[in-house]
Amino acid sequence: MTAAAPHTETAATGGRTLAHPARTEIRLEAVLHALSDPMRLAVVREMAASAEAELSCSAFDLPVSKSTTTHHFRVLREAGVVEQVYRGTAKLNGLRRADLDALFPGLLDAVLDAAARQEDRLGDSRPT
Amino acid sequence: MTAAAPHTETAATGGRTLAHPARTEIRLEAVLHALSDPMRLAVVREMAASAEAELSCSAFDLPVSKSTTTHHFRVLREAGVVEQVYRGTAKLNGLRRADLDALFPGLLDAVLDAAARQEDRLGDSRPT
DNA sequence: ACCGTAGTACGGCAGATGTCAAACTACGAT
DNA sequence: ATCGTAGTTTGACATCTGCCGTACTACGGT
Repeated sequence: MTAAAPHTETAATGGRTLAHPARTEIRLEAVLHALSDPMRLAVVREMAASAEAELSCSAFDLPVSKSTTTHHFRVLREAGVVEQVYRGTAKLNGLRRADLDALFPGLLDAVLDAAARQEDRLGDSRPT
Repeated sequence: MTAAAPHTETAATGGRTLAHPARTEIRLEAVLHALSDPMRLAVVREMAASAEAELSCSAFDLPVSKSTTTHHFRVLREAGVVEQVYRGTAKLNGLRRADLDALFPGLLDAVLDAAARQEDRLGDSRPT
């Protein structure tokens, strides 16, 4: 092959493809660790609450720089919590609910519920 | 009083007393973080599985030094996951089930169940 | 009084983590 | 072809984390 093209992907969904752990490779400790960061937990909660199946990274307005955002999304992806696909110039993020529920039934819901209760309890609700 | 005695505690249960977060001070992120370490998760699982309400630190034979063990138990205590009381020369550890269940219903059980499933799935069972 | 056992505190070390800014790549639109 | 938007990469930095060994304290038993 003469200088392989830089984007020989399926291109159906977009262009580049990201590496994700297979369902069987998802580790509980990694998931818990991924969810133990306030920023990432907030992201996951927002994804779970959203009607959309997939949200672009920029749909969340996190109080950190772009590079930090990239970093957090990678942690979530590598832990197997979210799935990411490129779609044009954006990168869409989706919760891997099916995989998580299959591996750890009730865990994600328990965490989401716990987060909601805590926010409620602490009056964490930020204005507007 | 001339030179306050070094052990003016209740002494009913033992002597010294440890600082624990009150139920309302327990933070979900801290709990998840505490549980995201394999060593600590194992400890919590063992406590949950045990018939005893409280186990001494030395009841667990962790593959790490004493200081590291102390460190892990402190993380668990400060996160509000375990309760520790001195009893003579030993320090007894108990899961704060009631507090955790009240704050985050189903969370602890979901994590314990997830851990059991993962162990099962990966054949993590160490011999003897 | 003395010793042994259980655990703590201190200091150190290597590696992970959260954060940023700046430079870069990929894609869509003009 | 050019530009802007979205996200990545790199390198840096401070902090945290897990780990250790050694020295220390607290308690119970002899």
